[in-house]
Amino acid sequence: MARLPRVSPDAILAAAALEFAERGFAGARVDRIARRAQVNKAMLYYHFRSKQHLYRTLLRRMFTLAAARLQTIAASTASPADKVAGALAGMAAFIAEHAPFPRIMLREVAEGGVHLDADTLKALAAVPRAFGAIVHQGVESGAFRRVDPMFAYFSMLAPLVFYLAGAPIRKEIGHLHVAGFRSRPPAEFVRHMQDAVRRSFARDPQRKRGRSS
Amino acid sequence: MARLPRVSPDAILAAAALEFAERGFAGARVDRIARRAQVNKAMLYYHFRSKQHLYRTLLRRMFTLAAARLQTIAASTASPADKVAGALAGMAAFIAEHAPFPRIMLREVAEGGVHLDADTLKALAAVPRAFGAIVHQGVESGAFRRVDPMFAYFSMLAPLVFYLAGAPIRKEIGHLHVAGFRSRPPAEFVRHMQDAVRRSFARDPQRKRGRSS
DNA sequence: GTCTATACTTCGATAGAC
DNA sequence: GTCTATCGAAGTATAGAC
Repeated sequence: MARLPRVSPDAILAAAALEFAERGFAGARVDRIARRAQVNKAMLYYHFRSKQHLYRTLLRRMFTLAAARLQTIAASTASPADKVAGALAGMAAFIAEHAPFPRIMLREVAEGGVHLDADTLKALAAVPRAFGAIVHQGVESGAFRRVDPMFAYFSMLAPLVFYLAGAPIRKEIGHLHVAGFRSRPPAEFVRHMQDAVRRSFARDPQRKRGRSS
Repeated sequence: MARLPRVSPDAILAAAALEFAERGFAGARVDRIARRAQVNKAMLYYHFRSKQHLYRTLLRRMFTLAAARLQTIAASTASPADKVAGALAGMAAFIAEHAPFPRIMLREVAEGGVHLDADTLKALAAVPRAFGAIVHQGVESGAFRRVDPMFAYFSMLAPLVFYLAGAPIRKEIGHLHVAGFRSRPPAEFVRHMQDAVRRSFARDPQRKRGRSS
């Protein structure tokens, strides 16, 4: 919409997302990002101060977009159960639009956030927070049994991120003819998770004293 | 048990595990591994041919040990439900003994296995396979509803690995005073997962036609 | 804003003495 | 088997012309 569509910065961020997802911060090569974005390397350093600054900018943006998606769902008028199912579908859709996201997320958890500044860490923290809010609503309203929202976050999002980030290595392993490694499509895994979570969050059937074995 | 307890190779592997977990393959420094293991760098290259060879040796060993733990549980005479709970506890115990494991696992999934050879990939594949076998037994025996064993693997192990690997970054975020980021101890999360999985694998209560809404 | 050429640094790996 | 010293390849970043 701007006067001249200065494609450079966005093209650089898109190329950086691919490179950082595939190789990680240390393994990523600035030359390769520049080549992928079809810009000169000096141009990259002109727009972003350093490799680290580029990385932080990219991650802040990604985490903010992902959290926004979840916040929209949290603020909707749907039932808690539908919000939880919607959160899983929403994150799967977000990843379909931003393919490098899950691998970057996995890497950053493993890194322990060492390359991130406070702002970027806060942007990252907004993702589990938005998710936890949805679960918290469901527990407070009595729709779910008492589950810890942060625990629920890990038990729902981790499988999704893991499964979608794991497509390349499953493909590698598949080449070795290892039994049971046909990779089923993401949509089927999302349905599995929706089903699993619905069952796992459901309140216990009411007994006389509400106490099970 | 050997004549002279040549500590070098094992010390190098232990130091490498820490370094690769913290920094990844590309970020790891051979000098740092040697210093951590208190051996000369040339000695490291004498025992292991290269950084890549050291990495593959380490991962092959780790994956093989983890898979063996699961295979033992799979071969036991416990009920499927107990095996599943035991697999979660067993993996948590394995990670307690091998702290670098979850971060390395996360990184390798994100890497897509690019640094691994066929043997190491097969060792990695043995982990989900052993896990899938346990779930498969439960489904076949009628103890569980029909769940895809590989899907079940991702929905159970990913949260555990993610949660345990995520301790450092949660600590970082906690320093920023972000709400809801007190990190609860691993044992509590294991219980949460055991509970969640038990509910999620349970067969539907028998209705007249076995068909729900 | 854009490019070329290059300075400076780090790192994996080895040669060669003991 | 063990160590010191160092080579050569990459890799981040910038200077300076246009």
